Amino acid sequence: MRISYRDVKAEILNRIRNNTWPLGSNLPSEIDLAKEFGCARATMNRAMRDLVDDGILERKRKAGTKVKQSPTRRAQFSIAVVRDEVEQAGAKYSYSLIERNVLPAPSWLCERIKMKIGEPVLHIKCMHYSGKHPYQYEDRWVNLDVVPAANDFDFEDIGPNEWLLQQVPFTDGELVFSAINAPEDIARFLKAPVDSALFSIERTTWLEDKSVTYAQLYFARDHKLTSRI
Amino acid sequence: MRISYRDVKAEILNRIRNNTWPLGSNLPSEIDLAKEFGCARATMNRAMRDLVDDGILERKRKAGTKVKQSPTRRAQFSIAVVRDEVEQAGAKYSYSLIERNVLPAPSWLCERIKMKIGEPVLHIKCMHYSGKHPYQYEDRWVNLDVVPAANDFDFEDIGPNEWLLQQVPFTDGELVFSAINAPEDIARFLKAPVDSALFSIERTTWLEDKSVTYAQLYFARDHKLTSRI
DNA sequence: AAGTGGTCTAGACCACATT
DNA sequence: ATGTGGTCTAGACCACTTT
Repeated sequence: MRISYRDVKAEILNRIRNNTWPLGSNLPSEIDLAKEFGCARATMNRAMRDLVDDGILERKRKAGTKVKQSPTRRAQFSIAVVRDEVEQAGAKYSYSLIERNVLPAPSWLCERIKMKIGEPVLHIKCMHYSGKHPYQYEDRWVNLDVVPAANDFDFEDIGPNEWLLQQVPFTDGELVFSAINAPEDIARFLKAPVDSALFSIERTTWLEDKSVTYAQLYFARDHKLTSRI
Repeated sequence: MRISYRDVKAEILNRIRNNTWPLGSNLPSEIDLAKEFGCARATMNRAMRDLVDDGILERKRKAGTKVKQSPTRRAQFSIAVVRDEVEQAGAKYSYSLIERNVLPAPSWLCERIKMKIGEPVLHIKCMHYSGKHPYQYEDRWVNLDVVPAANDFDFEDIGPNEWLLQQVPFTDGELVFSAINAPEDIARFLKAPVDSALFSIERTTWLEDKSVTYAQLYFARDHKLTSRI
């Protein structure tokens, strides 16, 4: 049977485990290893590239391939649309707009997303529910210069998260996870005690070089985010 | 110039953006697209596989390739060794053991990691510092059946996290992020007010089918975890 | 049965980093 | 200058799914 890149990966991992190639050590070159394994160079290449992607190996031209000193599998999880998140858990999703305003961008916002002070932004506060239970409180700012259509949308029935996805299919972004003591107003909406610990995600999104939106998401008490690694 | 898989990716993303291929729609087959783009099938294949990995496309044999309904870039970040985390931030790392005990596995632990009630486990509590400041409180359980060498190691100078990495180079695992109100003892070590919101990670690790360790990590107040997406 | 993606091969040339 | 990885090509066969 022919050698698959999966077989190659498995064998490389074995050799790291049994200390044939200790942490930090150098591996033979692609070409040599391909010969040894009896596969094409492309197959060996794919296996090794995969392992770089998995956080196990490091490669540099000329310098060669080595086992990372601290192999770290990369955590991977997708931040889905809230609706999907709730529905995948088997619950009924519902949404409710709290507040919608257009106003000039405050200066603190301009430090976070690339836009000029005073330019019009849409500010939205809303709630997401899982069945009857509060699921997430969302506080979002949308750059009207980049997404002018948001000016004409009322967000009464559809959340900004879902709506934006239609307008701007995908984007680059940054996620920041943290914990925060529930402020009074958010606590009320999430039906949580004031000052209880809430899991929070800040999400900044841009398209090319333009900032699209900045959102602070506060999850209901005891929410957990799980990730295979 | 020859067409690179990067060029192909970029063009595919463009066509999704400008609605040539709306969310949920089907793309032409690899072979047809390769012809249109003037590249080899392998190049088109790599581009499309990459986009699957990026969370933009879905592929199924015979059924073909389609744009995902909710494209989600996968968040990726590596959970590093605490020492590296601190040192990369330019601070001096230090470690301090709080408590080290060997005891029979309590039943709640056996529900989380695969081991039998009463089998010996090592329980460690320790602190990680960034300069003078508390950085992380760690509460860890190690399966002595899988890592018997832990029995003979005192963990006075080296944290279990770093030590385990040497013993068990890499592992599969699960991460759970959450927020918690600081209990009294942990608050004391982290120099945070009791009940202040702490960012917490639970980490479960296994090797093949054997559970290696379960750790609860509590970060200092206002700690943030950042991730490109 | 047929269409689509999944993968392997053998060869080639290029790009980069070190010497 | 040289060695190593990065990538493209053209062709082949396989594997899965749907018809």
